[in-house]
Amino acid sequence: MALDGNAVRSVDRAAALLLALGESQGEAGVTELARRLGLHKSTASRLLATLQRRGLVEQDDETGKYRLGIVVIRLAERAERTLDLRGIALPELERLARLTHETTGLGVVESEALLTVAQVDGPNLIAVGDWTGRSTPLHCVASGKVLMAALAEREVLRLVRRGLVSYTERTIVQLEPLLEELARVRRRGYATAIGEYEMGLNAVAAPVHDARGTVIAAVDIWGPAFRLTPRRIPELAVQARETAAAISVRIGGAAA
Amino acid sequence: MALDGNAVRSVDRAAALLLALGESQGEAGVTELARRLGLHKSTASRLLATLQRRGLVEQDDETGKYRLGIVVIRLAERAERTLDLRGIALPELERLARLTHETTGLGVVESEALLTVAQVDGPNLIAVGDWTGRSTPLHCVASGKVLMAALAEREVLRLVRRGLVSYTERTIVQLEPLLEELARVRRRGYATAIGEYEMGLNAVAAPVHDARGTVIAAVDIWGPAFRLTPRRIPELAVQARETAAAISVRIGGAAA
DNA sequence: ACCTCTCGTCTCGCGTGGCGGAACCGTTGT
DNA sequence: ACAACGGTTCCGCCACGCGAGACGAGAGGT
Repeated sequence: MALDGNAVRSVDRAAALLLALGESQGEAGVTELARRLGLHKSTASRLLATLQRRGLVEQDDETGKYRLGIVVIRLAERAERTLDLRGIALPELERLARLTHETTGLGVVESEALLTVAQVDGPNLIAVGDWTGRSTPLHCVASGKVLMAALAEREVLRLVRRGLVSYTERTIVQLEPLLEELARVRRRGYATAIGEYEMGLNAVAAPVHDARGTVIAAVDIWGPAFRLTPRRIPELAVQARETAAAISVRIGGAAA
Repeated sequence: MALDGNAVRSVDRAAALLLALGESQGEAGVTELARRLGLHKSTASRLLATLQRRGLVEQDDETGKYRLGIVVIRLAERAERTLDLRGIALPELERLARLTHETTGLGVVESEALLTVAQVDGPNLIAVGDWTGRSTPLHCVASGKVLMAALAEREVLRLVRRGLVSYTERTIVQLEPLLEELARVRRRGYATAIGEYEMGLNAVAAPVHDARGTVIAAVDIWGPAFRLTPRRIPELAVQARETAAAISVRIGGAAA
């Protein structure tokens, strides 16, 4: 076998066809694909027909050429939830924690709340507890506001209508101030939270983008107010954005 | 062979594994997948290893279970551009044109402008010309505003800073009014344009969503002001939204 | 309208590559 | 320590996929 030991040849070829179809934008013909991969055109035709049966590729009725199928898109949607975001993000979060000496984390939206999927504690031994796997409301934490700022406005309205719990006197619970805050987050590219969930607890967060520019997660830095002072926030915001961008790149996304 | 005549067995099985991995959210084990598809576990293992080689699936280092890989996501991004949006949308646009007796169209964002990818003229023979393949600025047409409303705010700021051309006295060229208009579009789920590009030309538009809820295109209805009167707009907006939702469903998206 | 060039699919016999039984590890749980 | 379980690897047999070539359908040139 041309490739390493234990690959199934036909499957490997089929996968190569799939990838080649992805690279050639638009459609591609059997003959062209076969030539590009060094296959016999009858082989390519047979493999493509098999993929088509499962909807991974589709064929243009008029030209007979092939293109990627809809189910690829549906698969990708599943893949994103499944993807090992945690494993990819951890090294970057560790770097960020070392750099800032604070606790860093990564969160995603899960059933209308912020789910922390990874956390790295800073060297300062102020116990903060492990939030991995736990959920908090979106409106009162920095990462939550980053993710909320990427939702459709209709979603935000729905959440507000359902009621926002007030945790401290600084928690934003009214619609108008919240919309203004989210607009500010979008404009600046990062969010802050100054004692909005718990007095004395501050945070900064920045968005992680996928290949299409959609926000899929948020990187945050948080710590006690006496260390994470307002004057440090601009600097921390830059670092959070850099880390978020690095993670974006590693999952195949645009850093934008 | 169990399936129809001319499929490549191993490829078909590999494709089935891929789909099965998509259906089981999160990861899935070799044994479980093999049982679900009626395969021998050694076969499943071999096929999965082959898919992994191409990055279509990845394997968790700790548990040994498999999940969908990153390249699926990258493929899907290509697939969306490749996808036969036009072919899928056309029948729906035709229905809409028959229903409303107006001209209907479908547009996407292409290099920061609105690209019309499909158009169906209504039965009323007021010549409007074929816009297929042509581009217009985003800020002054209904579909453009729908698509703009889905952009990151930073993008909108960049466009405004670059300058918005004023075509009529109704064209929105200032930042603040534009942001308010886009917020209105998001809230209502549709956009209008009343003589903002050309006096006497009105339009309504609604967003088409993909599987992840991201806005990828806009359906519009447009016509001369004397027919497309303000009082007809609510009714047309509903129809535009229904058509957009129908297209969303047909490309595997959520109607939301 | 003709021929010709190209492209995708189908047929078919050959021989190799994939299948599945079973053995082999590494982990987990009791 | 043992058993149970899940993923990988080995190996021999035979079916299954491969590739040469034929076939039919368009497209385009003269």
